[in-house]
Amino acid sequence: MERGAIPVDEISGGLDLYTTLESGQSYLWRREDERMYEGHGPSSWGDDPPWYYTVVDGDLVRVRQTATHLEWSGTGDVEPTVRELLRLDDDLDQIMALAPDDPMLKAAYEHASGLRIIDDPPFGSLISFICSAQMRVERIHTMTTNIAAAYGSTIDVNGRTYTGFPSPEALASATESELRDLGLGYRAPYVETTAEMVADGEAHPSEARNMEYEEAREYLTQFVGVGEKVADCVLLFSLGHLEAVPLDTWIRTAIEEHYPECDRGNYADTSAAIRSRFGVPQEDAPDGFDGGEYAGYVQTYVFHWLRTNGGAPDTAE
DNA sequence: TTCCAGGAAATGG
DNA sequence: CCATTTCATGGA
Repeated sequence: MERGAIPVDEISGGLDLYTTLESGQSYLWRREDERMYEGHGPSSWGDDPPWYYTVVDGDLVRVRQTATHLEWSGTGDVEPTVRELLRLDDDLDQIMALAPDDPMLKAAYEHASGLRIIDDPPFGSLISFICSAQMRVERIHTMTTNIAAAYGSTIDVNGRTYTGFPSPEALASATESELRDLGLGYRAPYVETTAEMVADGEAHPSEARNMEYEEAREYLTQFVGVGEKVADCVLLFSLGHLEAVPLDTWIRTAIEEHYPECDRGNYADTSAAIRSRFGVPQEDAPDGFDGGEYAGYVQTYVFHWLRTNGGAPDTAE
């Protein structure tokens, strides 16, 4: 098993691995102490933080964050994979410095410094967010864990067994009844049909990576159980479309309270308005930045701030 | 008990 | 085209 470490101070904008992996954007990583989403964060870890792992293309990828380093280990070409999955090349400070000057956005960013958008494998991300409909993040993680346990493939490394998210073919073998038994509820037939669509080669979410944003969102909605919101989540957290701003219940509340002028009555127009509101102002964009390009990053900080601190008094307002 | 959660599909106008 | 209803499920 390869291993190594990246100094956190060499990562532009820093890293908060715990928040990045336990803020409800990825459901494909697991914590080896099995205490994910139980609220046991870095403050209780001392000098022995838990490892997180995921399986990508049959290779094991493990990471954990100490006081000074991002430690990694696994099989295959691990370090480049870690850099891609955790988007370590995103310059968080530059992205947020270019975001609109807004007290809530500033508070949201400072509340979760080092939170990075994830770059998950497309199929697992697609199924995860189909499961996410009307579910709390803790339960979405339970659902994807159940799916992996029932249909995923395992690999053994150094005497330990690791379970990966199933391939489209493996998941397509599941029946609706079996998926309901995993706690998917009415999402079971959505997952069943979408897995079959991908397994049969009818379409694949990765096709949307290199499409223009609006076309990519439309492409993803052909999958059963995927509307505009779920499509935006997959685009943002898996396909590199950092301009996507998923409109969930939390963000809709924020729009209602802070940006009522962005509520245009329907998803597409409201999404475009808040994307423009959260994005880099066109006239201020230096080379490499293009308008709303990073609006999804701003959205992710706001989502996390509202979900974890929204009820508590804060310096923003 | 009632309400709610990173909504989507089916139905009705 | 837009508005309403239905769909599971566990936790607060």
